[in-house]
Amino acid sequence: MSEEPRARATLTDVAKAAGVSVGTASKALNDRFDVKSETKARVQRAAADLNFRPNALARGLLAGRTQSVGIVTNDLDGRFAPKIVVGVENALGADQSSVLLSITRGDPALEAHYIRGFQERRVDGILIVGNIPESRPPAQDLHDTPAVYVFAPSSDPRDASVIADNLAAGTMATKHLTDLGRRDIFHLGGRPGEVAARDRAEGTRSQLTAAGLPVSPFQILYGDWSEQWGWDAVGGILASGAAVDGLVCGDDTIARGAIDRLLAEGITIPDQVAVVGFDNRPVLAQYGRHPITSVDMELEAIGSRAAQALMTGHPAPGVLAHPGHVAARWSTLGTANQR
Amino acid sequence: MSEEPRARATLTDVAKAAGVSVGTASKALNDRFDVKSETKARVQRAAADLNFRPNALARGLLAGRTQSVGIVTNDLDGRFAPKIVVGVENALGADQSSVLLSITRGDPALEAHYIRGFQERRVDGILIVGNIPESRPPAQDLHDTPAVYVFAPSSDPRDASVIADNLAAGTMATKHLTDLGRRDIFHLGGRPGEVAARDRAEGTRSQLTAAGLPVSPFQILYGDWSEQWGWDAVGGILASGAAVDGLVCGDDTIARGAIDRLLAEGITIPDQVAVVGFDNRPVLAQYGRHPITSVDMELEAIGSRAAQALMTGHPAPGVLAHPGHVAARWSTLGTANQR
DNA sequence: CTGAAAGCGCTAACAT
DNA sequence: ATGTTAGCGCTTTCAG
Repeated sequence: MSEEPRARATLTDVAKAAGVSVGTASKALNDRFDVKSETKARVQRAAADLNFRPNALARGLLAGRTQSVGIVTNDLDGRFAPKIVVGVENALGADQSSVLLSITRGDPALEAHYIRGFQERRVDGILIVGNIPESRPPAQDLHDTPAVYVFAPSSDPRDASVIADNLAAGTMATKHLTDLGRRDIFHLGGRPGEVAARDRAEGTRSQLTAAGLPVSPFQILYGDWSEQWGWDAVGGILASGAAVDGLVCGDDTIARGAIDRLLAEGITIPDQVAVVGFDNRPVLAQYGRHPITSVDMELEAIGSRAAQALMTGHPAPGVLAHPGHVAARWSTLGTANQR
Repeated sequence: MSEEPRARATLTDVAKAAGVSVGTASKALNDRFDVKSETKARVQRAAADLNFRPNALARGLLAGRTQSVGIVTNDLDGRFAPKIVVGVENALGADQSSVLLSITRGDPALEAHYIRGFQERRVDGILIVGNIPESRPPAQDLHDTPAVYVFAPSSDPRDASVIADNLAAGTMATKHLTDLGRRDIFHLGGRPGEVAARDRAEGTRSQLTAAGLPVSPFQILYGDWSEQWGWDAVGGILASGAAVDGLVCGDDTIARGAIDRLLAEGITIPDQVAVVGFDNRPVLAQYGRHPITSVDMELEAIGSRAAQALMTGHPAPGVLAHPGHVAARWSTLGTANQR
């Protein structure tokens, strides 16, 4: 019964329908004070009828800001990046900003390409999210676009980075065990080439020392991030006859392997040996048959803090390390199942 | 030695620097034929010197298209959505389009809010990504914006949806076992209230029938998506004394629990009992101590197909179900470890 | 081959 | 309280 409203309604259309000028329509829709409330209502009615959506391109062109940030990430199907993105989105939602997402698959040329694209779209800033906690060279072609590196810090200290504090995490995990009175603690670390593995192990070392416990090199072991390594390491420790009443495992997969082996050997958890993991992965730590006490690195919080730093427009140089918290469960407490 | 180039260079700046008009500069940078190659080079030089980035807002305002699509998702830290987003990104990258991402946490009001925001930003289309495979009511306020529902189909058949084909997946998983000569097959399903659990189970039932095997109700069991259920179900089957040489488990967690129990009972895998899971989750199926044969739902492909459908501008109504494939591993083959 | 000018949709002066 | 106009940065006719 009406003309087909093919193209999107423009402010001019709304103004025409309401019988006012574009200027007045603009003020009415932006709820400015100098418009009679009656006309304001009339314009709003017309806008609703026409299903009007103000063109953010036109608005952004004029304003010089777009209320948007770009996220450049290596990879989204790892287990870190998605949570970081959620945190970013949370922090930005409060600011009515939206998120542009790109995935570089670790290709620096693709990264540069996406950064250029974001600059063309006039994002207000860029978050560069890594999927492993190793430091990385600064992004090319960033020029004066505000940027914050997340999870994988920039190797240039003048850049702003927000990362997980694996050293503090290692300390917390170990303190959880020493606070429970454990004294014969081993650390089953991940790959020794990776800084996360070394930092977590170093956290254990420093907390053992702080607790007045001796630390022998045989207590800090490295392997890889696998169940098999946790399984084998426990076998080795038991075979050696060494006393053990606590295990700090470099991540939840190692912890799972260690726990399965302990149980297979008839050892009771946590009475005889208490076990802590890292990463607090639901599938392993929370929903397995044997819930694992694990250090949650609070990746969402890391994302949020990075987004907040970016939104200032002038993120402070340097590295901000976020500590996380211990989610205590059966593998150290025997029953409780905290977040 | 030069003025500080505070604000971004504009095309006018470039034209000025190259000593041409904006019109000519525009043509030169867009590599149009009617520009002398010498001036073309001069303009490109100037653009590079000034670190010029064409303003996509201005361009989009003029063109009426923005080369961008919006993704509205419930949740990004589930295990499905991130892979779907990766697939979307892959398909779109080929088209120079970029992705706007939003997370609704399942709140319909927030969903409507984000959809409006995307419309204001003049996205070329919207993908509505669910985190569980249940159908959902159509999004509000979409009007004539092209949209495709992904993973969670729209309940309105006039909408376009791309989903995982759980029925086909159940059939494939079971066929993998019957092809290996297994005849006494049980299905350990997930929550009976969920369509994914029912479809996968129905796939098993239909393949058993197709293979000429009798199907008793006691072979199709439901529980929940947990290791504990897999563990308990195996215990029950063994206690019943029923013959069993194959298990189709509703997901990888159930399969993991089932495998752990079989091994704990001294049963050899796959010789005595072969086990298949679903979802092909790396942490369980690939990197556990006992690699699990699992149906990969190919979520990336689902995302890509949805993006491609969207890019036509007129996605075809109806539901497109994507079948996935079997990733065969130790739990059915004994040794091989395929993707 | 190059320049001038209109206009995409909107907001912010400035008039009235 | 409302209308008019300039202009954000770009592409695209249309002249020259």
